[in-house]
Amino acid sequence: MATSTTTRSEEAQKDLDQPRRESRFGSILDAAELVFAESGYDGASMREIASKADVAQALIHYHFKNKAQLFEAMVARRSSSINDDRAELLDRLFEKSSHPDLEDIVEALFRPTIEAGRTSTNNAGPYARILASVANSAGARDQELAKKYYDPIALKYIDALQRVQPGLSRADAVWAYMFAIGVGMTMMAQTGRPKRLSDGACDDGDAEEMLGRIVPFICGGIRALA
Amino acid sequence: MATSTTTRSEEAQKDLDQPRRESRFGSILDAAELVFAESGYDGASMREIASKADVAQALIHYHFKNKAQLFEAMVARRSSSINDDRAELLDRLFEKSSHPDLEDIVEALFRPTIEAGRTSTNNAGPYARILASVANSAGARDQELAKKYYDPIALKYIDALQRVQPGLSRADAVWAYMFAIGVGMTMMAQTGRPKRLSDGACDDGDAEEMLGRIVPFICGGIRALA
DNA sequence: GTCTATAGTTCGATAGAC
DNA sequence: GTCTATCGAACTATAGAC
Repeated sequence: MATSTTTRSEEAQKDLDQPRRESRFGSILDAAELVFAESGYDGASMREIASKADVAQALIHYHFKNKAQLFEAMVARRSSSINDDRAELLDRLFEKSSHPDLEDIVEALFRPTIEAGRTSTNNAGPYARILASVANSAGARDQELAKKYYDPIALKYIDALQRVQPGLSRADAVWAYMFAIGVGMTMMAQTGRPKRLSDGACDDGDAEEMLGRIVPFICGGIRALA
Repeated sequence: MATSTTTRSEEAQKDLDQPRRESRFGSILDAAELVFAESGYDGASMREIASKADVAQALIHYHFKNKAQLFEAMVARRSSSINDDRAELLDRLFEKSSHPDLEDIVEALFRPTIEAGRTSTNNAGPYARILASVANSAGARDQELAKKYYDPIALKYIDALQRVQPGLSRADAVWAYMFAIGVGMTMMAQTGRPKRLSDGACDDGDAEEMLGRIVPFICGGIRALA
């Protein structure tokens, strides 16, 4: 059987290739994520990304045109998956109760991000580092990305904060959200500083340990504003 | 008078020059601060710094050897002044009372930074932006600077937190400090995002407005940990 | 201490074959 | 879709005159 045309044989073969590689598109995004996380946007080079993805540099330009659009594509891939999860978590909390716990809302704010793109261990993945850098930058490119990919979900969370904490004015709900994100970025950045300052007792590589301390801190802070 | 030697005349002239410029050392640091704040370490170029300082590029290398040491010199200048002020504020609080208000300690944490190197208005200066970037970066250079110039004063604040909030374990005091800094970096970064998310109601360019909301938030968070 | 001029490297991006 | 080869620009840093 299957002695007909090579064309048909090639089509059948397609679906049998193990790593389902129709192109190197995804591998380039993976490599970009690693290199941008390590060196930042300006510190990263297309050469290093190409090398880590094991492709020619020209292939990156073929798929993504230039460095800026590669960076945006990498942010878009992760953020759309993460923010879908965040929105769904939020909706479920309000389906189960008309007045969910503040603690659950704050945890829903961070958990999808620390679980995105991580391999096996308990720490946040490389994308979390990129996010921390983008969030704390006033540069035009970073703030345009924040606006495009994160402002819509931010407004949903601000609404949620006001609903479970009716004493919050709109302005204070925005401040509360910004401060919560600020605390969260301390976790995403994974600088190792807590370990240094505590002689090893505090590990910001352990996302679960951090969540256990961040959530009560933020909730206490928000309740102090209301 | 003063018809003797040119040498003597030149010496007398020195002290009369209005802007007291013995060298362009300080102007280079000022320009570096502006450019690094705008573009980050890797995004900044020695050419642009030289241009903004109105000196030849080679002069920067003469005074600071290379880009990394210029960056460190800029951090060293501001941080030493800021952290002297912070330590003194902290000491005064404990001189006036054996049990100062947590609110005063948290305010002392940030006020010297937002007042450093600013020109006239109510916002934090360019150095605050650089600090936000360094604090949230896991890169080796940034963490070495954090360790060298900021870890010692951080330990003093962690001690202070434990003294005024005796329920805090050492580990939780370290977490509390890290989270407080995380919230503070939201203010230092001056991204403009609060304005975007609030239709103009929240302005992170107004440092006094932010301090008024940040201090109660952080204090509420710390009290929730103890 | 400050300059001009430039060496030497690295980078983003493109041309063109397969 | 992927490659090799390379162009042209930008960068850090240095040499050497003043």
